Amino acid sequence: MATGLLEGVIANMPMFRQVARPNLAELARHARVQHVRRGGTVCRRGEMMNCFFGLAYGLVKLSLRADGGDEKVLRLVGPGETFGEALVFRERPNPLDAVALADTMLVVFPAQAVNALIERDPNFARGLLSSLSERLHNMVAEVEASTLLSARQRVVAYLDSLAANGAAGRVRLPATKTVIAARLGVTKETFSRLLRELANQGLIAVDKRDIVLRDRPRLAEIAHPSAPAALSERRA
Amino acid sequence: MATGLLEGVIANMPMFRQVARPNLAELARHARVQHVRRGGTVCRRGEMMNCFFGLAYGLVKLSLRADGGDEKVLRLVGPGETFGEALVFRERPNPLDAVALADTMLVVFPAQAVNALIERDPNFARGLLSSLSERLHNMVAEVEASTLLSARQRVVAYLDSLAANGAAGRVRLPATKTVIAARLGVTKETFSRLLRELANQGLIAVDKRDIVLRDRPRLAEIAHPSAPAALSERRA
DNA sequence: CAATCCAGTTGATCTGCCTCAATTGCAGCA
DNA sequence: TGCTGCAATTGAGGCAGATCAACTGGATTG
Repeated sequence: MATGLLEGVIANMPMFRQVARPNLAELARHARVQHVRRGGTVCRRGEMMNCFFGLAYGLVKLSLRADGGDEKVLRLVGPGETFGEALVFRERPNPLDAVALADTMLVVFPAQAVNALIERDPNFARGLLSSLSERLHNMVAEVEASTLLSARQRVVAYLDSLAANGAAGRVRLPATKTVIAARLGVTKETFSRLLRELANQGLIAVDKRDIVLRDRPRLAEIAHPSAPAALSERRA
Repeated sequence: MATGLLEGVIANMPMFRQVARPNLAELARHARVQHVRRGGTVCRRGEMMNCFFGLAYGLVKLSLRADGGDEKVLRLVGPGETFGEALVFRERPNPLDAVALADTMLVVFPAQAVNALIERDPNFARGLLSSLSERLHNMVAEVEASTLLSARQRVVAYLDSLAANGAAGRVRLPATKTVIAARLGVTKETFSRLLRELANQGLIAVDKRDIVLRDRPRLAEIAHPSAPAALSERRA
């Protein structure tokens, strides 16, 4: 029952939550599995794609590269997440590079099967719409961060967002500091200096990829300087 | 036949191209018209929305604002375009401000009607998916511009993109230079200086909001420095 | 037709972050 | 166990673009 296994993997991806089981089985029949080793390329900028991907396990880096060698990481895709949906609905070349940062198992959904399922199950269409909408929100947040926030604010906001997902104030960077720096739109040197500075101020403690957030309130104040803190002088 | 008029307006919006006429009529029955004067607010960041918008005529600025007063314009929405789709499919507060830069007529599509139509017409769902996908591509391009390109490259690429839409090398800025500067993620001072510099080099000619692109090839070379030009020295 | 306001320009200065360069530490491997 | 290579750190210096400030010109208004 190999098909049943694939169906289970697909059923666990949040974007397919609302899809009726028989339809999932049908989708699974048309889906392919693809394994990519650490360091391997999933797809390259400029290629025409007619499929999108779901991630069973592993880690994939989606990034843009400048000719100068500079790299901007847009997203790190983890298990259960999908990417490349937008390529199915626009006849445009893929705008980003996708590279596996760990041994990875992908599920490949061909455009044809996707379109057929849209025809049959409005909940699948809604799942896609929801997925794309979330992606769009994230990109808006990304633009906001990279144009309106300082490097320090981006670093702190990122650490905070990692903690929100996990337990209390203990986070682990999902990739090397060099990759995270590219994710945050700073050089690795600047990233290193900022982490050190935050550590010196007692706000965080860094041990390789593990970081303890020692003072969430003050960190939040750095990331979102909405109110000028509580205790600064108020008189003229 | 007021309903018929609204239906016609809707039918002219590209995202509804593939929708069957009876379904459009049904959608029109549930849509509202909203007029906003120049300077008026369509919606504010933080509000919960349960609708999206189409633009019959006018101009709407979608922007982010930093507490420091800084503003980043994400998009200028023109006639026939839609915005806010993503808010219908995610229960999240609206991330941006929308302000009319000219007297504007909007068509408001309530979430309920949208969801009903998705149920009935897969082509409508595809129209939405296509629209969101394009938006996502544009945002990727936006991130690329703001993180990987210099201010000069962004300005030139923007002018070039305006020309692509219109005729030859004659473009008109769709808003004040201050707004365009915020669109490009630079201060108005820097924008002014860059335009002057390009003009001094004979690459463009500026007359208020009208700009003539005098040397498209060299401008393209500035925007996309893929090859280091043709004539630079090649010997060591 | 002054008064006001806002868009735009221009100059002088400042600075956050990048660039370049050198060094350390650790992991994989012969 | 030493070699090789990549991740990370740290220092010194430079620059693109922001900031601050002053001024111009056109449009609106009482």
